[in-house]
Amino acid sequence: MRLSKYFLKTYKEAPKEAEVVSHILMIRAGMIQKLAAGIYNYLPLAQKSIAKIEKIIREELDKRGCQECLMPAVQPGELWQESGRWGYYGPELLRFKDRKNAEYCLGPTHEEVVTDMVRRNLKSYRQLPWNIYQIQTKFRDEVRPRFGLMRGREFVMKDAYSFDVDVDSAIKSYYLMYDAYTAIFKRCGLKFKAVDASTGAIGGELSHEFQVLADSGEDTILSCSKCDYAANVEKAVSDRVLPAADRSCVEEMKEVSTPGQKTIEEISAFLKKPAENFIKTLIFLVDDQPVAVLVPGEQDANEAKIQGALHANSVWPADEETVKRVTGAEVGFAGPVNLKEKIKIVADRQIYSRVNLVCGANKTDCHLTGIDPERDFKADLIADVTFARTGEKCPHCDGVLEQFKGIEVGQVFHLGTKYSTPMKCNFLDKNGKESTAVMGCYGIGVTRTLAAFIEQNHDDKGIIWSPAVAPFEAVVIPLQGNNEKVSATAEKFYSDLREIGVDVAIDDRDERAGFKMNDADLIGFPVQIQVGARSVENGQVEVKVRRTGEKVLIDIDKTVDYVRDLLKTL
RNA sequence: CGGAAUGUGGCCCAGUGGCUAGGGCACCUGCUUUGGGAGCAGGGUAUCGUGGGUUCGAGUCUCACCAUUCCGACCA
Repeated sequence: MRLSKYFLKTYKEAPKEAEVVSHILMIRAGMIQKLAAGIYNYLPLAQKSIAKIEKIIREELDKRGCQECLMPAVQPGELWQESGRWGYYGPELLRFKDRKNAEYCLGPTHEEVVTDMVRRNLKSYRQLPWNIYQIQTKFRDEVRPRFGLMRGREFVMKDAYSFDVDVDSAIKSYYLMYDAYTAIFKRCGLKFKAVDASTGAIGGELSHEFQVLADSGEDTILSCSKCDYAANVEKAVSDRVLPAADRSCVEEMKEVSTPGQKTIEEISAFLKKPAENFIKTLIFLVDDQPVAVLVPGEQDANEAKIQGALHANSVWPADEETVKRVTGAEVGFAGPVNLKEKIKIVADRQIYSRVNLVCGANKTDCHLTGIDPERDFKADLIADVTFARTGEKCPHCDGVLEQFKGIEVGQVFHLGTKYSTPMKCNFLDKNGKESTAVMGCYGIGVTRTLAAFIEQNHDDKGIIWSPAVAPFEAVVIPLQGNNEKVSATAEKFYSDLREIGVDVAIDDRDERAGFKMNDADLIGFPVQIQVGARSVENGQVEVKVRRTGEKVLIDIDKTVDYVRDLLKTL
């Protein structure tokens, strides 16, 4: 490609709204332009990179027997009603009506559509397993789009769905995809970790996230210092030693007046007891039913674990009205004893290692002291519903947990029959009996992967692409455009390199040398062939490696071979 | 959804209630230049976010709305 005719404009300054480095550099390098909040034009330079990532994805998936299709972005609401998600997916699902007043949505994901598509074609166990995928634009009306392509509302996603005859076979499909993802991100040149994850709104039982390690990441990962255990902080468990409570001096339960003391901090200061002596009682709406969750005063409730422990679809903090209704008191005085309404109580197991605790009395301005969790109330469920913390012991070995920030670029889920049961995605098994398909679903944020790559590969001059995902593998830069020998040499490289299949650009713009070199570094061409008057006189040109900044003088007649071999090593 | 800030050529920013709204970058023309974002000369480019209000007069004060961004809450 000739840069003089390319749809490209670079900038010295980025708009002030751009905060993270991938966003700033993609705008400065002329890769993206914002059209609306969280919605971007992908300019030719970005689209070239996206196409390369997609090609890697297609190769690795096709190799493993996955089949590409393309489903509509506009989906009928009735499919979502059938799966049950129309009701609780929330405002992130962009809904609208057509001219006949029928309900539709823009697909944020395609479980409903693919399950419907498969059930129309699936008859016999002999047809399975199937793995269907597509690469397509998704829309999620995010509350707060930010960071450019990292959290857009419209984005490109590869989503795949597996259908198997039973759980064993589905787990095999799951790990096949896990391997595919590992291969894909490795080929893209990313430093990443596969971590245990919770399943969230997609639902299901077994899940891993593929996290690109970067300080700007929005996710927190805990991983073992010794073994390969790694998990999203929502999911991570630690091997906590839970000693039996010291019952040598058990107090009586007593009501104390605590006017206006609502938060653990306030009451802790007021009663002069550390936060560890408190039971934090939080009211959640779990599938719209109020549930009291008890955690140690110094820790936070983990909504993902609550969702898992109760096999729930949704977990939300309860609104003030609900809290007042079920506790009979102002917010801040909830406790497990004498709840006004009989609701389910979920207790974190750590509180059973403690006695003489303090909790709300379900009476405004009153708390109870001397609480013995075994004596004074009965929990409906005892579970791990808090967060594992840095420094705690790994659940698999004697290492300790360390914390990292990550960007989630992919996730794999084992779904079971969460969608196939309500949507009746059935087939006849080998005994002629009707059986339900066991599903998995697998996503890769393609545009986010691009942003994540830049987060991980840049310096103060610009982007540092690897050839595998670079818009162009190399650029030829005639340093003096008005020098005939220089431009003739540059043009020869340009055509010779294309001849042997190198994806190369030539910067034939009427610009000064410094301008072109700065642009080359900003855009991040992995290999830059600088053709200058001085070296050409000596029968040589300079070949620069973007990542190292290293420049080597090469004889003109050896340059094409040198570049071809060099690209293989980058 | 709560808190805060910002909206002035394509981008970054000036602009005291008062004349024809400025500068830098970018863009166009010409000359000169050409090894790390050149110089000179000339030129084009703004419903000052939108709508009301105050005023003899509003980019500037005021109200509402819209948009964007940040922090929080939330979220594959």
